[in-house]
Amino acid sequence: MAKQHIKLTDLARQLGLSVSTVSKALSDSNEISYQTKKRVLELSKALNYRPNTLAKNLKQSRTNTIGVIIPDLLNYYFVKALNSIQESAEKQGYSIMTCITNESLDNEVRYIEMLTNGSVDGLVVALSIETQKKKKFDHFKQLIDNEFPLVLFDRVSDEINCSQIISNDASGGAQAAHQLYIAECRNPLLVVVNSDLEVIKRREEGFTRKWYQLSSGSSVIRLEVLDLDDSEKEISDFLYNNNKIDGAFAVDERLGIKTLKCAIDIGRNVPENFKIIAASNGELSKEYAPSLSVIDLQENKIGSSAAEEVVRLIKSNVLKPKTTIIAPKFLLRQSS
Amino acid sequence: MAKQHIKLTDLARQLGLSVSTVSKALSDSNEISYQTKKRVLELSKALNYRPNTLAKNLKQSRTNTIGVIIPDLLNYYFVKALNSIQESAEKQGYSIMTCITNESLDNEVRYIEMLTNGSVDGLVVALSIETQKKKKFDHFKQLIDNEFPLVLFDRVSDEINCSQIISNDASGGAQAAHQLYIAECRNPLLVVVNSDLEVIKRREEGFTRKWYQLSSGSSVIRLEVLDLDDSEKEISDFLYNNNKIDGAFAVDERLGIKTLKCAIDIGRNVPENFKIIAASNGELSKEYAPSLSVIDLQENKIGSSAAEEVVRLIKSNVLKPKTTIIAPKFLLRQSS
DNA sequence: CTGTTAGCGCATTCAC
DNA sequence: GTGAATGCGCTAACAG
Repeated sequence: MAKQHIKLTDLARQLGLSVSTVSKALSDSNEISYQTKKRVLELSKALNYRPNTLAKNLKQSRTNTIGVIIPDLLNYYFVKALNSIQESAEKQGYSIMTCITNESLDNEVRYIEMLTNGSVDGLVVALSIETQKKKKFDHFKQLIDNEFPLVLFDRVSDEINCSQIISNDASGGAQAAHQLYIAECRNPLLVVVNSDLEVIKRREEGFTRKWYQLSSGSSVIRLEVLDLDDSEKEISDFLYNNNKIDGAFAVDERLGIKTLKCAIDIGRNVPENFKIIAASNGELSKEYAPSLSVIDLQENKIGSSAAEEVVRLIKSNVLKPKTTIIAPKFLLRQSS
Repeated sequence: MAKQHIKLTDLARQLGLSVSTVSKALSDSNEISYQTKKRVLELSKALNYRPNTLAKNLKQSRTNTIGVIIPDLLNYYFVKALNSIQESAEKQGYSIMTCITNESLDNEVRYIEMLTNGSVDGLVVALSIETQKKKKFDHFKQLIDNEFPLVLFDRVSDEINCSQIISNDASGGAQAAHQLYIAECRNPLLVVVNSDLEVIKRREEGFTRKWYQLSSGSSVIRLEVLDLDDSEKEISDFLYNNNKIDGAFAVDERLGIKTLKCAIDIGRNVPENFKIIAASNGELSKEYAPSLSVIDLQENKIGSSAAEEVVRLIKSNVLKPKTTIIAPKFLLRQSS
């Protein structure tokens, strides 16, 4: 149990001043004489006075805190985004309060209720898988009705009318197709996981469409994996049985690593006769040998844009939603 | 700018009751008749009343929030710990507020000031590198003087008299030595980075001491790397020039991966004639080919213990510090 | 330049 | 069973 803090009353009493004078002196108001300011400041330092944030926030009805709701902390993508949200928020004078939904809709609803009861000034959210699957967005619509500053990033939905930060996943897919093509891959495999997610759909679509263009109408072989952790046998078998496949685009980094590993396992030479590219850039693809070429989704930019946008909304009177699209960048490494 | 929320006054007015009656009804006080309780509950649901957390907290002088201060979000170790802190906190009815120091003492001081001004009921902290280097702990000592609930984990210090959660790093190092030895490694290399950190020192010491025992007095070759990102050439050269080295213990996961990569690069056969083990278990070591044997530090347990301990402190009147030691576990993979 | 007063939204003690 | 009054710690409008 924490001891009592020094409060304004204490300072006031000891100085023989009123609370409001002390308050003004501490906020360097020009109503107060230099002399008393000095006295107040000295005592407050001596006693290590620190204003109670709760009371201040209640009074000013703002918290200088941004709520961040993300689906999964063990996903490097979200961690990178969270990191830059926190960095950018801090630069703008805001703290963050983080909740993890573990991909559950119920948690998402609960956290949003919790955070929007005065705890935060605005919200940055990436939807859970369950939310995207079930398309239940009432908890967000209510926020919008209340004009609560809300920014979605990455896992977004058209049905929610708010500011959104997304990466141009279709372009990412297209870049992958292009890069495989110019590396002289001719029969690529599209490896997919979590196809419920909008981002995944867009990557697939971008890849498939671009490939169709490049290869004058030939379509793409597709392999969907249900359980990423348990996918290696499936991928190996598939590659083994489809000898003409000479490359792959994986819609997710870990899936890319799995595919790379499997290709090498069954004797393909990477990158000589098998090229591979994955979406999303993390430690794994960088450190792996051979290192994995990726579509870098620029999580840093996504995170900082989200934080900037939510602050913009907080500070503006009319919520004018704005969609920001971040261009992904191809990163050539050894696997392609 | 958010619209006004419904508050107790609004309910009271619409029901023709007093604020206090409504308040009591909502908290299901037995002073209130069933009838009015029912009326109050119905209207509050209809209007979607939700109590203002700030006001509630100010009144009750507690927040049900735990502050978490960690040095680096891009470090998988801390992310895993943070994840389980959040999980365990939630189970106990607490939210978390997260700040990242980026290994800077100044940030650490600043965040601690910020969070302890009424924003959180207790604090879970892992010290920054700079703090451990400079041994500046005044900001913590002050907390302790004020009897503020404080738990340190992983990056701790004896000089701070508070509850601590640490892993038995010496034992981790010793286990690594033991495992290398029984895998018939006889001339291991100890690869080190960030030797300023207490955890690293303890791992080193445990390894060296155990090896001395096992190998009847022969000592260990040590290589310290200054910049992890730029260490591959250094490690490769060293291994190349020291042909009798037939294994390695790396005090950090990424360093372990680098060492593994380098060993393979210069033609060692892993694990046939070169065994390698690293401290700390993450995605990298699991997915790498060959996968890397590690000392799993049980970040989950560390995180949940930290959260449980801080809640214990918050709820108890006398702060009786308690040190919890988590035993690391060796995880056999392909590299040893 | 300083002090008095009111109120942020809520919980709680004490009358009635 | 219900309500009036008080205060959590702070800021700000208004007096003086």
